[in-house]
Order: sequence, then C-alpha cells, then structure tokens
Amino acid sequence: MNIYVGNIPWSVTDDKLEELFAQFGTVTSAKIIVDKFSKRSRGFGFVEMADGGEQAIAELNDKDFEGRPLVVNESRSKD
DNA sequence: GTTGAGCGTT
Repeated sequence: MNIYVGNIPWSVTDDKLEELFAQFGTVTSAKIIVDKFSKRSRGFGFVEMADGGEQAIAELNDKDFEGRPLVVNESRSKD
C-alpha cells in the first residue's frame, strides 16, 4: 500500500517515518521527499506498507508528530 | 541556524 504523508516537520527523516509506521504494521519502504538541488526536506514523503497500512493511516492521520499534525493518506499513484 | 502547500528520485 502506497501512503502519502504530508505536513511533516523538518526534523523528521525517512527512518523516523519507518519507525512511526512500523508501530502499526509492516513498512516495506519509507521515504521523505527532499529537494534535489538543496537536499532539504520538502516536508512530505511516501510510505509503502505490506500490512497494517489502513490502521497506520487511521491512527497517524491528523495526529501530532514532532510538533506538527501529520497528514496521512493513500497515495495518488495508486493502481 | 531560513521555509510550509504539497503526491516522489528508483
């Protein structure tokens, strides 16, 4: 399951996302989208989960993380 | 030492 994560604080990295989503299911891949030129976090990312993705979205969406309410939703690049 | 709507680079 491809999951889109937005409103991510600058402090959060790929490993943070993986740990965060790993609490609710099996994380296949977790990645924060960073600017290709400045190498700085764009504040959003994608998480691929093999199981528990729906639960992770339900529990992590609009939930506070590192100081900001996360925006967790299913990725558009679906199907 | 900065910024904040938005769906990625393989």
